[in-house]
Amino acid sequence: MRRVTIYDTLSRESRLFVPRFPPRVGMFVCGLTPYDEAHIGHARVAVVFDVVARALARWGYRVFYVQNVTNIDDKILGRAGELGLDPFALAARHFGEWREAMERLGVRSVQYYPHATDYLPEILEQVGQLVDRGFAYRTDDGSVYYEVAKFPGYGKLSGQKVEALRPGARLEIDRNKHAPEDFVLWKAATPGEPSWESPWGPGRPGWHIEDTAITARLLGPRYDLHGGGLDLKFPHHEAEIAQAEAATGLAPLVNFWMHAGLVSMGGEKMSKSLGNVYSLTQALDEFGPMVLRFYYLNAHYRSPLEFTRGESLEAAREAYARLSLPYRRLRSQWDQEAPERVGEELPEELASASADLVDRLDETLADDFQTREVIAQLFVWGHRVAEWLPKLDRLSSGALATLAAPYRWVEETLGLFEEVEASGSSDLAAAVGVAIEARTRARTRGDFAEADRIRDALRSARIELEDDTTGTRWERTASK
RNA sequence: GCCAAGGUGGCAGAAUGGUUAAUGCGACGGACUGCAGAUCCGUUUCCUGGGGGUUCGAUUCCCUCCCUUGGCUCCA
Repeated sequence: MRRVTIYDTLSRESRLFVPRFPPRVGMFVCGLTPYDEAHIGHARVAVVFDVVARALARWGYRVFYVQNVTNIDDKILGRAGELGLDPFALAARHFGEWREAMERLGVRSVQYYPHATDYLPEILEQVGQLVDRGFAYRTDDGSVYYEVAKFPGYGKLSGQKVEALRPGARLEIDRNKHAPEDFVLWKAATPGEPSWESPWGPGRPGWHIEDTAITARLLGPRYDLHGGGLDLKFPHHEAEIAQAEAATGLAPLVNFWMHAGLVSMGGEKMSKSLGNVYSLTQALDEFGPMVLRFYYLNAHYRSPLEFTRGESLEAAREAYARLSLPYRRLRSQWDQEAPERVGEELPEELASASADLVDRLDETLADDFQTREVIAQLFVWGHRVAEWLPKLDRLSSGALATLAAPYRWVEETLGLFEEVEASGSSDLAAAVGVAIEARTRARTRGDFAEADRIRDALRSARIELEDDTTGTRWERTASK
């Protein structure tokens, strides 16, 4: 297992990552509340932690990665009410869209998506523990609140002091609560809304409780890694610590807290309530999943990312196209050929440079997941590969593998290049080959009108031609 | 007001107590081309918010101020 350092938001320092029970790693990331379409801010978190999980797995850790789905809460109920839909059907629909988007983006490291409503027994058990241990109280209306004053560590994650919260603008005024900062664990049922039976009366879970009930069940009372968007740090993650540590008496709940930077648009956080959103589906349709993935990983995960319509993803598309080009060429070579191929070998120096680079990529990523730096190093490698591109067809399969090694590393670990497919020897390749020959003959006899007609026809079939000194190549245009 | 994260070239965005402060986008020039595009090569030596301090040396460490963003019980 590789030595990995991770910046922990609780201690505010980078620390050596040591799981409680190596090589196993328990990892939890706050998922979404599927009441509406996801936007590109949500997907950033998903991609970032997908890379974390992929990398840890690559380095020999056995990661159990869980991401919850809040399928019951105020927003879902509110939206379902507006639309006249069943709240669970609404949640299921948007979660289905999310899974589809994740599949397109190559986010496949999440092993389990627990739904809040499947964990009612665990939720009730934890609320009960908190009541029994004196950290929570029932109010007359049948709700149960967490009494923040009873938990001295409250505020340690976000640096907030409880007294400082009191003048806060949005503390809800509720006579039932002992103190304004107390938060709801179990919310008494409202007529006409879904509810579950409990020792305190019918109701539904509060916002924070599902996460700790789920992790207590799946990952144990203490676990290794908890991630989420920066906007969840307070109050949500603070509440998770208070709930779990008070319920079990064991601390710390989590060894490493990771928070991903937010995506902003027009200088403000992208958020549905502000209306400055760019939908995930739209981004995927317009630019393709790999461009979006590249866009996210081209920044450090903790940095804020300012999204500019008409610029950000266009720039990412250009950069990604250039980054992936040498790999596309390499792939087109070895898939057309038999597994082993005799040919020219690379200079010793280049072969060892390839191996060194792969080592360096691991090292770079293991230092708090510096994906941007990994990409920068791959761009530099691309310049070295470039001089070999015109003579790829003369290289041995071993030489090709050497040139491709850093790309394969990035493909496996960052999940880029997934759309890169070999041209292959399919019927399509044969048909395109015939067309290219016809065009070449037309060009040779100076019939450029005919040559351009063929090029345009192929283009409309999403086949792009490129002429260079060695002849004409073709590629399928990225599917949308 | 309190808490947190930031401020680096035209833009995006890294890194580091020490030779020319990555990389990419864009721009410009060149090669290649029937043309276009793509690609390749080169240039874009005058970019680290202001002011103090520590140091032989600060963009990096410390103090302070300014500004931006996020949070202050809906949020990824």
